[in-house]
Amino acid sequence: MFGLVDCNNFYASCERAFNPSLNGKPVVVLSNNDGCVIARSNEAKVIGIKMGVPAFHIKELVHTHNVKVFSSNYALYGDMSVRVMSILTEQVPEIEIYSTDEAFILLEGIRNLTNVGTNIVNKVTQGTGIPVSLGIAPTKTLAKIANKFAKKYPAYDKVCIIDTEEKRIRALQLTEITDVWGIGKKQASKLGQQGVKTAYDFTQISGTWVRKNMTVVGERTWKELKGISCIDMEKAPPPKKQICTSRSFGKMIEYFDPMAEAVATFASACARKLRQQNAYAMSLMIFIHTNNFREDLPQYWRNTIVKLPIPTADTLEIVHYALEGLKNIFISGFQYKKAGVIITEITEVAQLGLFDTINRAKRERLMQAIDKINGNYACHIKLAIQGVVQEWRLKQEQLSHCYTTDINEIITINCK
DNA sequence: TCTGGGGTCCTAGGACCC
DNA sequence: TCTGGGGTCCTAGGACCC
Repeated sequence: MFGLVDCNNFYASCERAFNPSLNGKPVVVLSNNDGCVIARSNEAKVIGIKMGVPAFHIKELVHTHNVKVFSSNYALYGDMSVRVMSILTEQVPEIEIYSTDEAFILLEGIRNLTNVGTNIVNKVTQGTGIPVSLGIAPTKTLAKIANKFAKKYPAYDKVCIIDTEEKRIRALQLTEITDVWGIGKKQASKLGQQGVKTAYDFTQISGTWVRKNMTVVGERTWKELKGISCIDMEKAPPPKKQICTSRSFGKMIEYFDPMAEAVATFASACARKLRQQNAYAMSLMIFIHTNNFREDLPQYWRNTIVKLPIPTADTLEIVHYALEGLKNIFISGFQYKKAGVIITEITEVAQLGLFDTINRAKRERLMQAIDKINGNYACHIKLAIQGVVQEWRLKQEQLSHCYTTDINEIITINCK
């Protein structure tokens, strides 16, 4: 059996874990640049704040209901995620970390699934302060559905198990097709034309139709819903095939210098991510564009690919080539809103060059030292070109403390 | 005034090869 | 009048996920 552990309202719960005065109050977390809503506590859902709405649309709701609003604090959420996952790892023989706030677990040969499941859920909440729900079923797709039931209905007490045909069919009948893992907007509307409204309806249409109209991907979902497991556990996360760092700016950029700061910063972040998976970049893509929401302003979209002579994970080199690329596409006279760097070709082996002039052993030691000082999130050490003021930086007006990753921001307790 | 970011997988179609 | 067939590789774009 597969289990799916999902943290409830993860980002909002992280904010609460270190700030209990938020309990019982509506809490929302905003995307980068305080743009739109990406997490909501149950109280915030009840008063009608929808996922993904721009922050400025909910101003009134925030005011009338005294909603607590936070900028996203990825250092905090990332670290809390590590804590949740490490507790899970201790509990089960096999775990697949599916996203920051979700993990599949393997539950084989267990007699009392309810007890074991409840125990897992309680351990995580006790150890981290994050409430979680667990869905258990014979396939991953069904486990996802079971998890939704565990969340939605308090009677399940955080653990829902689909272990009989009756329960499977009942669950599918109560699940709208749009709520099925793997069925997005497009497929849902295609299925709607076939009269499919629920997950159960979907399992009743012919396999050949599904294969023909929804490719192997749709067919896999169709089988999984029927109880035939097609998606296995992935023990180790496969190495990334692409690494990307991009941001919208807090303030539009007009000139080359601040754009160079931003691109250097993104390239440097990519290099750090590369080294974390012991890989090397073979080529980079650099892109810049204006704000496409501003129809009143002239628009410009451009990207360029730079091939690297020798595969590298060296920040200095990657930044150098990223800036070369930027020079090729940057034109003044536009208000730029966003830029990014994508490592498009990644290799695990560094093929050295015959005419290489860089002392790579030395540079590797330098990178190791920088990574050690900076850790996973901080930027204590950076290149001068990344800038000091960084006026293009994210807007983060409601940022909470990095309670778990910054010694200056740990929680303090007054004992009077 | 203000609309996120980082990924994966699959398919179709073109280029190219013998 | 007559104009092959089979294969691989790459890329762009679509769809999906959290």
